[in-house]
Amino acid sequence: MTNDKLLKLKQFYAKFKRLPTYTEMLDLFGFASRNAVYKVIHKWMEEGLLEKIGNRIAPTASFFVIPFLGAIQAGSPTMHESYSDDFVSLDQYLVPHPGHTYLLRVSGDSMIEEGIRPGDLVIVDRLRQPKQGDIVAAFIDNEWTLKYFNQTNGTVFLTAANPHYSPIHPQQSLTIGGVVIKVIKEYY
Amino acid sequence: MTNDKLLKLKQFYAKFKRLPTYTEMLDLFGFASRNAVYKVIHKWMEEGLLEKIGNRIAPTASFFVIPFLGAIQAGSPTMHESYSDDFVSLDQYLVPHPGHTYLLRVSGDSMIEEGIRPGDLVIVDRLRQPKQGDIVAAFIDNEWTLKYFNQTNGTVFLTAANPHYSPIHPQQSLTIGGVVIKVIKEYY
DNA sequence: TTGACAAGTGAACAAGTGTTCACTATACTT
DNA sequence: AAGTATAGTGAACACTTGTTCACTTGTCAA
Repeated sequence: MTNDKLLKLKQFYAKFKRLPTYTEMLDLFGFASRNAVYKVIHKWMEEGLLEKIGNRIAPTASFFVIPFLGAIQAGSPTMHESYSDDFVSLDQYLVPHPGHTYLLRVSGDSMIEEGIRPGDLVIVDRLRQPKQGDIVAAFIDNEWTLKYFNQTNGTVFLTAANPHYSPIHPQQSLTIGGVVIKVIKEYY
Repeated sequence: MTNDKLLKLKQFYAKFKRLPTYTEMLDLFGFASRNAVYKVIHKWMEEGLLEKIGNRIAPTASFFVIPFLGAIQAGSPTMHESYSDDFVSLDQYLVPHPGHTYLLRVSGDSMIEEGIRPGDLVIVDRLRQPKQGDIVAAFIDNEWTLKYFNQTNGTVFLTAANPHYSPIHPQQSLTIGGVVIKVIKEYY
């Protein structure tokens, strides 16, 4: 099965963080001739899973795509790989503005009422203009913290979801890193 | 500066999804001799950023370490420096077992006590063996739902975080799609 | 039974691989 | 001023790389 080989290729990449050489694929796929590998690879290149950059093979975005199961209602999730639109690249999905998006590990409990706990990972978009009610990353007291963005009568102030914290009215300058667009909670 | 070269190496990896060859690093680092590259690479291997698997160089876990904005506490937050390091692949970070991982959009409110709300995105690992207390994706009543996995005296049953739902003791067969390893909450 | 076709074999090729060696230039310590 | 690390050069090495070519299977329809 070809999908069998593709799965092994992905597993190899996950383990060694690179594509295997043709010789390594001999063992991986169970071939005896490197030319058999050549043909498989070039078939995948035609399918858009791999591409040639310079004279070297590189995985494309669709190589990293993972299946999106939300739509499936019946049957068990059989993992046969068909590359349809039901596959998502997390990089592309989660980062709308590459180069203007960054990660922040939540340290305080100021947003615990929003379900954002210490240890969670936050994706912040610098390009997004903060609007009333947005969660923003602000640099306060030499630390990055998450607050609600508020704007009344042209005055900007920040509030926490946790009521134990009082609103922050910036004295002179307010450094806002960006708007929180996604929160990633890790269970492992 | 050495960090300059390391940054370029990481940028190369982010772009091409592999480490460059020594010859490519000549241009990348501005060296004239491949031996200069050899020495830099082996210095990084001693520092634990790279490692040798077989007779090939591979990035280690610390190579992929995410530059969090939270790390820069002292000094003024020069945004430029902080996010210029942001070359992390979320695909790699979030998906430990490519080909055995999938996404699921949360529809019910059975896990709202855990902070998992309808509309959230869940990353499910099929390879992970469910343990007591894990959140699993289970196929119940022709639907995928999230429940806590419980195991007492060899008997498996599922519970919801929301106390309005009663525990589910499977009559005959229990289809578990996998263990929830990450939850993505979307604010935009 | 024949012919076509996809899939794999095995040998050969030039070019590129990581590594080693001996050597040079520069900066820094004492 | 002399000595010593540190960083880079450049040529050579054995081996591996991706690719090409001609050839051999097994499968299946007509």
